[in-house]
Amino acid sequence: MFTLKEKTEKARLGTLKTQHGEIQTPFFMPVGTAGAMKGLTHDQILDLGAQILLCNTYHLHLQPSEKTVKKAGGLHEFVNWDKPILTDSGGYQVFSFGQSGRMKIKKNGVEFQNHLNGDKLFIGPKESIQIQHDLGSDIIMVFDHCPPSTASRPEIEKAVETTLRWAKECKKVHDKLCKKTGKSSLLFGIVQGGLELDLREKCLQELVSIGFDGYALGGLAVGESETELFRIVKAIAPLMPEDKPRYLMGVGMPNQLKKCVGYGIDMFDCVYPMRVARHGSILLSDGTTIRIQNNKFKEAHEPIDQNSKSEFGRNHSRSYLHHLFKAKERLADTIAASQNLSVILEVMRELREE
RNA sequence: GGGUCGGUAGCGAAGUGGUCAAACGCACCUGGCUGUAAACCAGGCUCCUACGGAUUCGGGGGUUCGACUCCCUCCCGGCCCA
Repeated sequence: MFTLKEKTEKARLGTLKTQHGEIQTPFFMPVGTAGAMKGLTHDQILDLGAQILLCNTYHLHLQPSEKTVKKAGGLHEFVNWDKPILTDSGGYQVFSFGQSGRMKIKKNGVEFQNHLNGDKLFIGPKESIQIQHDLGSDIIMVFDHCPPSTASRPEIEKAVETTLRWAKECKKVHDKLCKKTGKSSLLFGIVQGGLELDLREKCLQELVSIGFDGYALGGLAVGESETELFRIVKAIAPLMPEDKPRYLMGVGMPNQLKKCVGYGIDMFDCVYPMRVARHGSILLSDGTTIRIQNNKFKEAHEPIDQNSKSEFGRNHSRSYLHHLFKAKERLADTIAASQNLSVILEVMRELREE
């Protein structure tokens, strides 16, 4: 359940109630695809101010499988995280696997060639929702068709059509499972429509008529320019139901978070800060980014980020982190991840305060 | 002293008459990553007046239209025999 506490012209402040507690909005979800944040412990994530973890249906289904997770007592129990968990449906994999032809879209779902051993794997709305229920997710995402930014209008029209058909199926299966288990996990619909505003609007309207606990903007940050991304969010976010959380999927970078909160978005997730951390790009609290492996940091003995909310960022020098990356020491990942996540979460905290 | 194998770009290591400025790996430099097939990927890495040119494969000489590749010689290293 979503409660709106305050809103300015566009930005909103609120709380989102889940089975595992409340979340202050707007917020950012660290991505722990397979049930773990790469390089950070749960405690470290919490210390930095994370309120919820995002996990992935496709990945957990493959490994270790929802069956195992269920036996463990559910995902929260399995990974030992008692805060809320949002599970992505596997719809994004339709996009990422589509880039290399490792998936085929069928009427009732998608046939993937899984990335672990190449076996065929079928996931559709029914399967995805079932898996997410088995995992015990607090916020369940519908299984959508996420096309690339390069898709033509007809392709996007088709993706919207598929997304809507599957959304209905997801809702049906979800309601049935909720009734059966007595659980009250939330189900979010996902708006597709590429860069076509009319398709976006239409998709949103249809989703609203089906009725979801929250609405997400999907199919963005998939290769289009930032200008286009902002254009869509700015136009569509205000049309999304005011009494339901609005989730911009896959975004983003500090400036994007700020801008999109201003457009009325409440929730975000993004692998970018964590991935680039592992690759040596360090986000700083002043909004800039440095490539710590660059030669110029070899003798940079000042702190990584003096104003960091991350202890690692404040207490370790750039030179040391440079060295850890060069020496391929795993501590490098932890320090970098902590620093980058702290920057993102601090941006969100400041936005809530404002 | 005799024999033998070898000396290739920062290092390791291919190439053994032309398609070689020279494979590949490492190191090094730079860039990219946005609901994670990503602790990954891409480009660069002799010099220059740079979509072209110059000089390279231990040194020198030779054979050849043409050599990193064949011959001679010198230098250096490994191993073996005295």
